[in-house]
Amino acid sequence: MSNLSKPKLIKKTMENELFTFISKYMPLLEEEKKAIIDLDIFRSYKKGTVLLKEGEFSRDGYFVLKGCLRCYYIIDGEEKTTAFYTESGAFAPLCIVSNKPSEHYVDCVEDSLILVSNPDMEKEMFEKFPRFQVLCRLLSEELLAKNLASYDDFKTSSPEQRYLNLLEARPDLFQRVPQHQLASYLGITPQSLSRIRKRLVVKGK
Amino acid sequence: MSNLSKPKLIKKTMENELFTFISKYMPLLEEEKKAIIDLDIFRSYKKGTVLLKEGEFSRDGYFVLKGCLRCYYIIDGEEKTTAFYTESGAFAPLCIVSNKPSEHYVDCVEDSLILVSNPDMEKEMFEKFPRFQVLCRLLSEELLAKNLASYDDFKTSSPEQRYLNLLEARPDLFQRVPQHQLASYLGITPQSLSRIRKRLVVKGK
DNA sequence: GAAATTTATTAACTTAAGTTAACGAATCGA
DNA sequence: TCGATTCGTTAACTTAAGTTAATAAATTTC
Repeated sequence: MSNLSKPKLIKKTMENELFTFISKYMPLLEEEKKAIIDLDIFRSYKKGTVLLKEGEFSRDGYFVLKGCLRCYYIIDGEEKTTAFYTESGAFAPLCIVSNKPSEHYVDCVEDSLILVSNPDMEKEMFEKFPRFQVLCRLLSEELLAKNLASYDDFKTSSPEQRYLNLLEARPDLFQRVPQHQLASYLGITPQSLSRIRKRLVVKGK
Repeated sequence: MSNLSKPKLIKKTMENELFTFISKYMPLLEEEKKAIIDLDIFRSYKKGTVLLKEGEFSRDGYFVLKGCLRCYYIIDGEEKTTAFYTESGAFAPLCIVSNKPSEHYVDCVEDSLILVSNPDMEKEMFEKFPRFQVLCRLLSEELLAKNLASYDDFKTSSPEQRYLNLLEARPDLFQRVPQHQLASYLGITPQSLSRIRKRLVVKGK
């Protein structure tokens, strides 16, 4: 019997995972933990589920507890993957801030357990526990800094270097994600990724 | 007599520019404006001034009131430009969050007027005016969303498309920044940028 | 204001990614 | 389980970016 089919046990495990993550930023009071649990924000999705489509308005923010989410665009009929979010990965689609319909899709690469938040419940939590504002600011600043660094890496690297960087930084993705999605994520075609791998084998890497 | 040499007048103008920017997020009380002014955070730098070097620790955050800042790396002796910040552009180097020495440089592309903040004065402001926490969270969330979108654009575009995108999104940069820095920013060599421009003229664009 | 340096362009050549197509393997769906 | 689709790789060819080098123009420096 898979873990995903034991709802109560899973829920406890996921809650603990979330609290462990948050505790890196600030220790939580029992009262605060309870308030989080009461929000009932854990969602379970099957592999392939599309959480957000181009043209839709969404106010949902995502925090991945287990599994893998993917962001992608469809440009000239082609999927262009721009991000993978795995355990402890957090993100909010641009449309929340811009208040425009989404330009990208979000789907599940694997069966996933996701914390889904929205501005209303954030507001509620900020009012009840002002410390949450601090948590969200720190988290958002950290995500921004990391994203800037990752963008810089991408800009200053060749496709081959980007492949090696990714292998180093997120080796798990190569076990979890189809090659053609990884190729797209690296900004190249699947054929190019095949060639790069071959080239590196010849070079003995 | 240039504006930069009339300190008092400039200071007033810059303060107003800052307050206009902030008012898009929340109206400020006079008391709050005064507290900001009292922090004495406006700095003026000459073109070419290097604000941050590789290997240095910095706790400074920047908000550009006038002028242009550039972030760049030196990789194998080559400058790789990854960002330009112009009027109302804000950023904090990764080293604040990571607590590691900076991997990049920051310099002034033009004579610039910059608001320079640091975590200590932020903390002071957060304590005096808790609303500042909200402002910083909103700002940081917006910057994150914009940066994600910009990263997505870069990943899903060819060098030629990126050039056209930049021409559309930030035409002023082409008047303010040397071509070879723009080329680097676009992830290509100056020679390639020259070729792209030529190609587009032939195509009649 | 002359010399030195930096910048932008062009050209010839090299390298690597994109494109199109083919094919076997793996996966999916009924 | 079988047929259809998707996936990953390879190959041949095209396209465009990188590299090296030369040169003229612009800018900086003294």
